[in-house]
Amino acid sequence: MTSSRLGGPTDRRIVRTQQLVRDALLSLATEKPFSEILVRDITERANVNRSTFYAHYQDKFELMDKIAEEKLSALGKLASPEYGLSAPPFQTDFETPDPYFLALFEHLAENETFYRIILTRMQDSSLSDRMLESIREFFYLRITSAQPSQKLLVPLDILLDYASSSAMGTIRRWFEQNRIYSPHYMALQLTRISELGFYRAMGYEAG
Amino acid sequence: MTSSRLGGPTDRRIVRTQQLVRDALLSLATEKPFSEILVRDITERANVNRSTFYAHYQDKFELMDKIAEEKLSALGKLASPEYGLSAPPFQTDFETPDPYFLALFEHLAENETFYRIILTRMQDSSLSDRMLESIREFFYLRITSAQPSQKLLVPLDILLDYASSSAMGTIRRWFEQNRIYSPHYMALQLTRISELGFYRAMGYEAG
DNA sequence: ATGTTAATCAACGGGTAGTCCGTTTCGCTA
DNA sequence: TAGCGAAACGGACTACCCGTTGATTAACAT
Repeated sequence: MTSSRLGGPTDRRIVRTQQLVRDALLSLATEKPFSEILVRDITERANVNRSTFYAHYQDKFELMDKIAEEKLSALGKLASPEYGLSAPPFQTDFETPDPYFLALFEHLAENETFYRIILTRMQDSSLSDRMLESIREFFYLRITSAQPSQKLLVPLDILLDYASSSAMGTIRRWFEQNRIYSPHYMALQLTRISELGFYRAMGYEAG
Repeated sequence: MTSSRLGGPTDRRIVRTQQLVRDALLSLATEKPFSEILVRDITERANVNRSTFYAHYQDKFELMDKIAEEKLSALGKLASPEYGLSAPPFQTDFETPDPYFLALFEHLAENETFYRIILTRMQDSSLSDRMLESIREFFYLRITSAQPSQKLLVPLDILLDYASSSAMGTIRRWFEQNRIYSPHYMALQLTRISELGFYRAMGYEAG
């Protein structure tokens, strides 16, 4: 028996190797683009033999996938009903952020290293696509769980693409600019634009 | 003398080779991800010797860059003053698309092959980043050329990130879904969300 | 203590990227 | 149209990285 009943390996050598390799990849990915990282680099930094790496993972992509699972599943949980984030706030004081945006940015800040890597270091978009899909899924749940009387003024798919990609884009920039704004501030700004619309937010008065 | 005064090569062999190689890359890129395309593939499809390729381009990335220059420069010109696209429409009938959005989607439709490649086939994001930057630049010009009385209700950088990334995201999806909507329709929907804000567009009445 | 399994070490084949150079073909121009 | 120069060809070569294998050593679990 080399693994406990709940999935995780129990042999200390395995735990040690996987941890070393994971840390090595994250460490390297903060220094240079993911595409330039060689399996050789990973194993050298981890002080692990290259063939040992291949005994655990097919390639660096599978390794990154494994690392990502944990984080992205936590991200998906932000959309769960028990979080009570389903409805936007609509406070007229313009100082109360949408609770989902707030929870989202706080989660991102708490896992900055990981998200910075997948958003700014990986040219392969599969992981950021999963992140986008998770955010899109949240808005889908919010819309479909709203009162049926509410009528969409724009097709659902376009609305979801718009909401999820605007969030992703501002998030990516937020990391690229080294998070000069706090999670609360970012959530508030996204809330304001969502309430006002882009034109009004930029100062135009709608006719 | 191997090139005319205005940059373009004049020797028919050069013109022929570059055209063959460009066409081959675009053709291959519609069939499989850019990362899987080998220089060997390109030269074989172009019926050109591999060493000839290296006489013209450093690698497939430089070749793609050269192809992109022409298209992306046309995209950037949509933001030029002479287009008169600077102000959003604000028709209350909700049937008049923002002229920039309309010009944008029409340009994309006219160059579908190219944009489909850089948005859905290339994992390297450098070209889509340039596209994003071009759209972002337009909104920057629109905002800064507006009346100074107009006061931003959200920081400029966040506003620009929001506007440009929401446009990019919906565009990418538009291609992924094989353009089931017309350019005019897409432009109109983006205009509506920009006027109403995301919350109202999804049916909520702002408090 | 012992059997089992992981990790190590060294080496190999396969494939692609670039480069190089001698030869051939082609196009411009006089 | 003849000939010069540039471009394209063909083939080979190095370098690098990948993924795998087999024999050996070390560490773990019981």
